[in-house]
Amino acid sequence: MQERLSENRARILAAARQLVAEGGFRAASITAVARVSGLSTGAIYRYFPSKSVLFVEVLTSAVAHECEILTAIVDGDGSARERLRAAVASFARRALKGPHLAFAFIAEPADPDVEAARILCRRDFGDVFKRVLRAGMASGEFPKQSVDVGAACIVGAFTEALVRPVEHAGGRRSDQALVRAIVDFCDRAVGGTD
Amino acid sequence: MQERLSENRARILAAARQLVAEGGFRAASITAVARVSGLSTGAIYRYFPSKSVLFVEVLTSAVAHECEILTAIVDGDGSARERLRAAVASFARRALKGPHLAFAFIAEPADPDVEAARILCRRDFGDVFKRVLRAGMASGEFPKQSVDVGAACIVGAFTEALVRPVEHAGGRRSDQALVRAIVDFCDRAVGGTD
DNA sequence: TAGTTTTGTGAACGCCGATTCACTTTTTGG
DNA sequence: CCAAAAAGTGAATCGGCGTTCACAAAACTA
Repeated sequence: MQERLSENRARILAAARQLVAEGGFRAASITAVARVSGLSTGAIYRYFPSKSVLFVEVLTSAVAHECEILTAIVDGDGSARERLRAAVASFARRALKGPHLAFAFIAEPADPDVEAARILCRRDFGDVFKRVLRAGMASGEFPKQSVDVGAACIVGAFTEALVRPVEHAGGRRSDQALVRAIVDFCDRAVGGTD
Repeated sequence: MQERLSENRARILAAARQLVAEGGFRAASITAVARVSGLSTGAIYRYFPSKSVLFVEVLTSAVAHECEILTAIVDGDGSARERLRAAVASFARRALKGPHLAFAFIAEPADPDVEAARILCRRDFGDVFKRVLRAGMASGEFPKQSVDVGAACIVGAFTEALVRPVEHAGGRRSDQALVRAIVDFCDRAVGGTD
């Protein structure tokens, strides 16, 4: 059945995503993917020619999904400042649900093929934020600034701020307060005024 | 000769640091360290009981050095805002000289022992920035804000902004302009006023 | 239903890198 | 100058992991 095949393919991708989310790329061996997906190692290779290809797809599909969400916010209504705040808040909230995943996708080094794919993904993330920055500068809401550096700094700022709490699992402040603080930081950083 | 021994030990540490700086932890195998340091693999184990221990020392000593430099700036003279700008600029300039090193030390995942050491190192970095933030808030230069999140965001912002240019080696803007843009971003982010 | 093709299995293979160890070279102490 | 100890060597070992393959089960086709 065709249905069974595409279901298996999806199951493999889901297993790989889950493993990355739980323990980063290091924890995502083919053996582990096989175990979690309920297939044998050999079967994985019926669906993906190599580990690299599998994880490039895991990465790009997840990032594409996030980018769609961000794009909808950034291209929506409201002032540039409001849209930026909403985009950062949305990303941060989603990242908090799967922190390792977000980190792995944004920063964790992997084999060169995955690395190459991530460069493209990062650029995509950056482009979304660059768009709001340009809009805000055009409308006079934001002062003149480097959009390249600004976008990179925004991504870096909330990545780091989100990763930190993961590492010392104890003493977690409320997620809501954390998101709020990050949004405020980014908001001030771009120099927004009403 | 005692001198020879400590010289060898230093040579091993230097070789390991150099390899991480050039290609991240992935490129720093014991074999490579042996080759660069001019010793045999076996000799490495006369000085360090395991690879983990070696790289924990590489990490902590380098970070301690950076922290000393930052601390000197942060505890120096001038307004909180000036000190923050100087600290960020100094860190960014130094990181640009060995971008892989900075990235590896701040973000690159490694084995659990190194990972544990890095958590401590990050906290040290954060503490330095927290100190300026508190000073600025106390003097009224900075508005009320979360120092934990602020410090993390600052570290994250310039890390990401510095890492990005490494990845697409072509089209590098001038380092000076990059440092300037990052400093301005962080400056606005903490809401500094004269 | 018999034959063929597709899908699934998991043990085996090959590679790579950390660690060890039998051995050689150098240093130390008398 | 000569044991004994320390330092250094690098090939062999060992474990883990990606990948392959000979074979089994299942699904189509006529």
